[in-house]
Amino acid sequence: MNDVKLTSTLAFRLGTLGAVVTERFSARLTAHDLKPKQVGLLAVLDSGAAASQLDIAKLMNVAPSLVVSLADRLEELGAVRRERDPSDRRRQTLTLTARGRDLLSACTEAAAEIDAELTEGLGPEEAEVLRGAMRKLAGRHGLPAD
Amino acid sequence: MNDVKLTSTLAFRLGTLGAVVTERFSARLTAHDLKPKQVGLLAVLDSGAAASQLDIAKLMNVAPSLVVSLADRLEELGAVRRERDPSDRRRQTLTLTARGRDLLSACTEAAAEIDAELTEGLGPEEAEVLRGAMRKLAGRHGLPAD
DNA sequence: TATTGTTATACTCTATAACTATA
DNA sequence: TATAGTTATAGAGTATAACAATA
Repeated sequence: MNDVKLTSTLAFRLGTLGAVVTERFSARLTAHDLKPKQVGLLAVLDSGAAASQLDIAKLMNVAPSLVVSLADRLEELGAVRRERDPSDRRRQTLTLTARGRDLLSACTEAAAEIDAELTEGLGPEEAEVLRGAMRKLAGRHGLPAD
Repeated sequence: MNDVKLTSTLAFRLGTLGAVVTERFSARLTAHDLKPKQVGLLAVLDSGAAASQLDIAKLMNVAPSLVVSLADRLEELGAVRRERDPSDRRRQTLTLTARGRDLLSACTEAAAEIDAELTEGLGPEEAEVLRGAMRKLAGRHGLPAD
């Protein structure tokens, strides 16, 4: 017999808790007129890991057409600058503006506040092991590891 | 200065890893013609925590109209039985069938396989602490704790 | 009147495919 | 011809609002 419950698997808990956390993050972002994916794009630019829209799409695992609309919105907000690459005029290079860095910083703070809420009921060592394990899992599954 | 990176917050990692895991779970469910929310409903019924559609909607934090369509589909698959409550004929009572229990069991096994993939790179103690912490977090944020 | 479930409708997010411009 | 980006269109998923049946 299999008396393991679905709801006690790591997979179920990661999926459902991830949705709750994203919803909570999203609620805080409304103050800055931002959506999670837009903030994700800011973080990609900040990391310096990609600059052209196509590279960004690959890194974020989203369709290139989605990057267009994310970048449109971020440009409207003054958070990114879009420039044609002079050496290959098909490429659009996105760069963070000062405003973009400020926004990313505010969003990072919002995430840190959620972290505090999440780890409130955990012991300090337990929280530290959790953070370490999540970092490893991220790295092993194609997400930023630092 | 705030040199904490967004991508290293617990909130970001839970959100993104949760999406990856849900996607992976979803891919395995296609073999049974099921979607994650439908399986979630099976798990609710199995737990005995709710039976009427409205109670289920509240428990799952979804709109009552969504429960209608989830239940329609599960009924088509022969996974649940829908009966009017004789004592209050407005209520529809959902119960798991043997087929529903089999499906839930298969989906639980799929989740357990994902768990194995996830914890592969972790030490046994580390994995155990991770499981314990996730259980606590689930319990504190309105998700099943057992 | 209030409540349960249902149906009709609309909204959000995202992908696919067709298109433009550069190479 | 192939590639980067864009636009047009479509699909999945879910919510809101109007409605029907029952209390």
